[in-house]
Amino acid sequence: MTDTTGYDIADALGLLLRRGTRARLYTHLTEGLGEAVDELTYPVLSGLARTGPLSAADLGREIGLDRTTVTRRADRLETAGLVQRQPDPVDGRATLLTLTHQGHGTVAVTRQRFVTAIEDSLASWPEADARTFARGLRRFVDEGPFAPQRD
Amino acid sequence: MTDTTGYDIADALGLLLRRGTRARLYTHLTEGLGEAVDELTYPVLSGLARTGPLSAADLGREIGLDRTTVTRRADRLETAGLVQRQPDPVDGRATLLTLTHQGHGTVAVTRQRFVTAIEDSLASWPEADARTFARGLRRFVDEGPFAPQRD
DNA sequence: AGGAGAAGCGTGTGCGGCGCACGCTAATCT
DNA sequence: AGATTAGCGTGCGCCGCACACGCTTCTCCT
Repeated sequence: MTDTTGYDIADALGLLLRRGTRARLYTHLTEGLGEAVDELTYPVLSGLARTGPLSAADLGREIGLDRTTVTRRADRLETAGLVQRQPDPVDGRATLLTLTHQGHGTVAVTRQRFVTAIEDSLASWPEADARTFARGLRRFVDEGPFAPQRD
Repeated sequence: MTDTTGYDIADALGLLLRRGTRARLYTHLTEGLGEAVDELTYPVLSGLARTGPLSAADLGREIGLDRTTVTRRADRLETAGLVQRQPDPVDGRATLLTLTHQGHGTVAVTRQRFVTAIEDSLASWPEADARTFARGLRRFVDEGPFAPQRD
C-alpha cells in the first residue's frame, strides 16, 4: 500500500493555515481585551513579549513588517496603555517600545487562553500520546521546511 | 514536575501561524507559476479545487471572504486562464466559477510541492514516528478547538 | 576634530485589498 | 401575476501597508 503520511500532514496543515481558522483563533484569544488588541496589533504585542524592549525597526524585522506599520500599530497600543515608548538610553536616535504592566498582562491572558484551549482539546487523549504529539510537533516545526528564518 | 505539553504545542503552533511563516510558504509553493497566483488568489484556486464549481457567493462563504472580493480575485485568475466562468445551467442568475485544466494543474503543482517539502523534512524521522505524528496531527486539527467551522 | 554618510524617527502620500451599497436580472413564493 | 428573495457586477469609501521625505543622532574616515 502507498504511504499517505505526507498527504495527511499536508491536509491537516492546510486546514490549520486557512484564513478562517486564524480569524476564529484571534477572535477567541483577544475577546474582551479591548478594541486596541486585534489580529493586527497582537503580533506587535507578542513580539515585544518575546524579544523584550526593541526599536520599531528591529521589531519590524522580527515580525516581518515595515517599520512604519509597526510604529502606527504601536501608536494604538500606546494609547490603550499596553505599550510604552522610551528613548533608548544607549542610542539617542532610537525609541524603545516596551510592554507596560498591563501589556504583559494582556499577553499572559491570550497565551493562557491558547494553552487552555489546546489542553482542553487534548483532554481525551492518553497522556503519553499527548506528550508524544507535542514532542513531534515541536520537532517538526523547529526543523521544518518553512519555520524560522535561518538567514 | 509540571506538565509542559500544552505550552510546547502552543509555542510550536504560534510559530507556525506567524505571518513570516505563511509568507515564506506561499512564496515557495507558488514560485514560477505566474504572477496571477499569489497569497491572495491561491485560496480561491484551492477552494475551487476542494469544492468543485461554485458561485462566487458560495465560495466566499467557504473561504471566509466577501463575495465581491472573490469576484475580483477570480477576475485575475480568469485572465491568467486558470479559472473559467460559465452560467449555472440550473440557476440563471448564478455564474459558476470552475477550474480550467491549467488551473487544476497549478493546484496539483502547489499541493505536490507542499507534500514534498513535508516529506523531505520527515526524511530523517523513523517511519513509525512520522506515521504517529501524522495521525496525531490529523486528530488534533480535526477535533481541535478552532479548526473547522461547525456552524 | 570635523565633515560625510549611515541609521534612527515621524509623517505625508499613493497603491491596493476589502466590503458595503446600488441597480439590475432571474427565481421563488403567495 | 406581483412581491420578495437571491444572484451578479461595479462604484465608492475605508484602511493597511510601505515608500519617500525631512529631520536628528551616531559612526566612521580622513
